[in-house]
Amino acid sequence: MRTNIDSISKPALRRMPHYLNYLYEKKNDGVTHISSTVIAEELDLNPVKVRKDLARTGVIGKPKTGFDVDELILNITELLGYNNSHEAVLVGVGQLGRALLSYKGFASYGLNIVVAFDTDESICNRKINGKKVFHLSKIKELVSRLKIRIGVITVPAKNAQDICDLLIESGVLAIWNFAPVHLKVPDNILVQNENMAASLAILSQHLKEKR
Amino acid sequence: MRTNIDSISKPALRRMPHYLNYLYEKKNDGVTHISSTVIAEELDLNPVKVRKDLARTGVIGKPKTGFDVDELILNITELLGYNNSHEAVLVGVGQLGRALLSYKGFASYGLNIVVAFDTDESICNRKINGKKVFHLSKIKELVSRLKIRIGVITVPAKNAQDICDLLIESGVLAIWNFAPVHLKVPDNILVQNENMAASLAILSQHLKEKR
DNA sequence: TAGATTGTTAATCGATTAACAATC
DNA sequence: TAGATTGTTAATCGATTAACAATC
Repeated sequence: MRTNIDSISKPALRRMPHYLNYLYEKKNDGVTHISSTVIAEELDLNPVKVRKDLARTGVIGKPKTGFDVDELILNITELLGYNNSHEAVLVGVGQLGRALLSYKGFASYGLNIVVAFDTDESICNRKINGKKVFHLSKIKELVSRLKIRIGVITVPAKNAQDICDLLIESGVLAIWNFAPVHLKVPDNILVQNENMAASLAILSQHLKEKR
Repeated sequence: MRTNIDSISKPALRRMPHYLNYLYEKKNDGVTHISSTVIAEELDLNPVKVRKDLARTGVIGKPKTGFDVDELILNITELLGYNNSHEAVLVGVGQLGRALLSYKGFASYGLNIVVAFDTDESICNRKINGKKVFHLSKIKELVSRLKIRIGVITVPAKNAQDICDLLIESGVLAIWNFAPVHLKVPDNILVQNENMAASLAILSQHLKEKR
């Protein structure tokens, strides 16, 4: 693997979508230029942090003027890969799986779930939000033929590792995992855990500190 | 507010649910004692980190033996507040809102969404997973009467700040925000953002580094 | 010009990891 | 006992923030 010397830090990367949302809002209001100071204030961030993040997008700010909004939008969109859409498959068409399949918003994040899989025959061969649900037995064939690189796991915890293995075997390189289990994967595969329990832990802790 | 000198760190707190899942698995396999070394290995963590985290639960390990599984489960459950369930309201009964309302798993995380709100009359006064949907105009009355402290926001981005203000006005102390906007709140209110776009950014970056 | 704002270097902070003595 | 494992202190690391010169 390439060492990627100036790879962007994970926290910085996670902030990028926030900047993008904010910049779209501003653009909508007719704003053409904006300073890191203002962005920092409105998003509750440190201004130096914002400047360093924006530097990572390649946009150069002008003293007194700030940054060109359109340029920032363009470069962050590029940085986040929202242009070249990624196709993905989803496994596990339960409540959550259905919700994700139906969600229209992913398109603007460069994610396109093209097909889904489940073992429940009664769901198979139906369409949800225009996306066909196949029987799990078809997964290897379809994923490799369509050259899919992202797998979304929305199966129960106990099945998640098996599905994960299956996805990797089929050629998937990145996994978005909604099951509350730690998945074992080879070094070159990325697992991004969507961690509702962790979020709730923080909420709960906050309330505990209240009284 | 109390200064809370030995408040647990956020990263450590986020790891707790992972330990808990893992420990339940082990308990299920009949394991009664487990070492930090083994946990670390299986969850891809540093063993010292695990020991420090476990120390925070108050459980004392025994050299050569490790930690008592049941004791850990008990203390982490307590630490995460999974016992004393928190009641919550949800605002915005769209696809995502419905999925969250229908999800049975939150109960075991100590979260109990008791009612939902929407402005769409055609959804109001119906029930989803046994939870009644009320018109938004009822929110203040209900939240304060039921003494709800958590609000879940699943409305479109453009309405999120208004809903947030409304929730806080009604007495909510913590907000779980699924809308892709930065919410402005007073210091004493916690916002926990559930940040799908950020997760996707990391996935996308990984794939970009691939080729 | 004066002053706001940028971009960069240095200091700080918090979390992780390494080293190691204590203990069962 | 010997050796695995704990718990703690010290070193490292990465990210954030402070300080400040450069610039429009």
